[in-house]
Amino acid sequence: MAVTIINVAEKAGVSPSTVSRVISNDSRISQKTSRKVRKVMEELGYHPNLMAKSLVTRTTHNIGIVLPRPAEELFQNQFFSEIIRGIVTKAASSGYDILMTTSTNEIEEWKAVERLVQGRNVDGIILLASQREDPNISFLREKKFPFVLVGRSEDYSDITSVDNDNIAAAQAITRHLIELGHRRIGFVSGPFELTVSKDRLDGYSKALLDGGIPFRCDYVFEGAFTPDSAMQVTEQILKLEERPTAIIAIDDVVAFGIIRSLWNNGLRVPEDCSVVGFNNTSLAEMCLPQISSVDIGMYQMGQSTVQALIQRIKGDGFEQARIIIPHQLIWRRSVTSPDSEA
Amino acid sequence: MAVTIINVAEKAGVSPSTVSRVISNDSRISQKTSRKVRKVMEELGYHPNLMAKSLVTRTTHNIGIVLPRPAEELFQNQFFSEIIRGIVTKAASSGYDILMTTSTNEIEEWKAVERLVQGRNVDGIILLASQREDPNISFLREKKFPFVLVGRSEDYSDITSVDNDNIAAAQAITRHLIELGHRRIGFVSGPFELTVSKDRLDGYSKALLDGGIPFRCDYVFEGAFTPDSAMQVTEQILKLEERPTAIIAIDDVVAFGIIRSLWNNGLRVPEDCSVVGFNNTSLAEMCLPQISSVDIGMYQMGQSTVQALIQRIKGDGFEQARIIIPHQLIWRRSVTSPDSEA
DNA sequence: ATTATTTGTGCAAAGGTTTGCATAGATCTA
DNA sequence: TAGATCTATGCAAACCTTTGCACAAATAAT
Repeated sequence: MAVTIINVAEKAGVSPSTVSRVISNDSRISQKTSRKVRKVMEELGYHPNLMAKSLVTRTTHNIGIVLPRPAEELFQNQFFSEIIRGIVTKAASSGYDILMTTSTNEIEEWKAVERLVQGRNVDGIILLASQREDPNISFLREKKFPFVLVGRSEDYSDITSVDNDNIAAAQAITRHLIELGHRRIGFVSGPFELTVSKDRLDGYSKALLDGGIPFRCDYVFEGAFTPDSAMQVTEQILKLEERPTAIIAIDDVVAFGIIRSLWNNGLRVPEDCSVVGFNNTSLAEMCLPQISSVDIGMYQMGQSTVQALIQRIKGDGFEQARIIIPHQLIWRRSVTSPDSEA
Repeated sequence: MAVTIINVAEKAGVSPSTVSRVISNDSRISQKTSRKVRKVMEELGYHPNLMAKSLVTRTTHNIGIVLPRPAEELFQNQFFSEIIRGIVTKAASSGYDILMTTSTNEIEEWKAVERLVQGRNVDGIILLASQREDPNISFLREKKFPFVLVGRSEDYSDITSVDNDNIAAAQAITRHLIELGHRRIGFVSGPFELTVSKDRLDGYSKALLDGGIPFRCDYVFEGAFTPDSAMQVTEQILKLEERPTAIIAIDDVVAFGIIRSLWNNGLRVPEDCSVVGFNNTSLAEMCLPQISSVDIGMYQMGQSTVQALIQRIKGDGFEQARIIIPHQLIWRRSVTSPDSEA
């Protein structure tokens, strides 16, 4: 059988409560007793039973995270890897573990969260981006259970969410292109219903406005997050009477598809058309030409998410509603000033 | 306060044990009682406290997984995403959650495992690939604690490990190239000390042997898993008097770097040199030309790992020592028969 | 020397389940 | 009809900690 706090107590000639207090560094325990108990703990190879501890303290030091079911876009682009890495690392250094689950059956998707919460298996929950209305949000909210949204922002001031500022990033990119002299700037979006599409499109049009450039509907395209889709869209772009001199893509993968298609049609990048991506994945660095992109700090998003969640859990009143991870523009070969205007 | 089994028992007019038995579908409970209790559970919104349950059953339905610290190669190539996706999905459908942690401080790397195990926080452990001698292995072994190795095979028959058959895959690739008519086949490896390098190199040389082609040391190169490294290596290859007509890369990323460098030097792929990668990442599909590669079934590796671990946990005696996930060769544009020989 | 304060420990309850054993009532056997 | 067998349920111990409260001993204050 496993060695318990009682075994330690007996061997050390003290009561279990004393041992418990030694473990938690209770200031009331004398140096002498503490040393004695610690020695016995060492000898016996004692390790506290976390379940028993959790049961009485009503605290698990676990953070729950439920993977959305299809989660296709989530898992590509290193998005997931990086964010999880940030989450796990920060959690570990803060004394928390990550409890990851997913739902087996579509209908009961939100049951997973309920089980974790009601089963008292986690102290808080991280909800990864999901496009649909998420029943988990209202559930957690009503339960007043600590949780943080990541990669998606909600407008409720009582909910903490962590996100990068897609609007500002797109705006900065567009502004820079304008400064380079571009006047005809295209935008290849992902599905319009996604917040990420909306926001980046938003920043794009804001920058146009600031730069005194009229927004042209025929310069905005909807596509999927695949090279194929991007190539199809590019074919459409090439049919335009006035071709853009620069294209902003929702994504590095899309940027990649655009570049490929431009090449296929005999256009050089960036000489004939500049292209910018998003997310700064390894693809952006490996592509030829290397793609200018935006590093949205995914690792840091993970870290900040955990930090914010722990604050919620501890309830020290410092809860921010909306945490924005700063982005960083990475300019590479795929962008230059427009030839035609030069 | 949360509603407990006792509240349910009282309201239903039965004892807590009966409620417990209803929950676990004990056959001895009568239909009538069962229905009555379930109704009350519903009304009260009862959810079992998993901690209390774990405490008494000594079982958590959690599977632990410790992320290696630096884990650079692990996190790229979608390797991690895919394998985790497989793990979490399979675990969830088998009634397990994944408890993920990492060590904060290098020295205490293995303490993380010890904590999970000794703290009775998990029923089993998955150890992800790590190159060094892992103290966790001997610890878990000695403790007779259920665990499974993934992405790395050990030669102990009492340890279950899940891996793809790198030897067979490399062998199959090489054989195919030989069948296409290639006689001068290069191999760009990762660091030689990694098992994955050794195994793939092994398969390569076996196939050469089978094909009656002498193994040439000057056709084997050591590099890192980056495009830059691959490009440097390629420069060396191009200095060879007799250039290979085909090159096998340890990795899609490396294959990508090789292709890039060949292009820079005015060589066409595959006409002047065929190139094959490994892992079948999205890069292989997106690269120009698309890279032939090996799908090593990472998602399935995750699934099989969990399955094997659960068998170990349940101890139903079906433990296999070594589980091999079948690979699949994906032939794409980057390979053709050698021009020079044709 | 007596009382008040501080310091260090122990007692026992609580946290929510599961489960071996006992038992009451129902059904069957002869 | 008495005993045997079965069925459905309850009792109480066990799982391992934490923690409020009480208390004894040591120290300080008067």
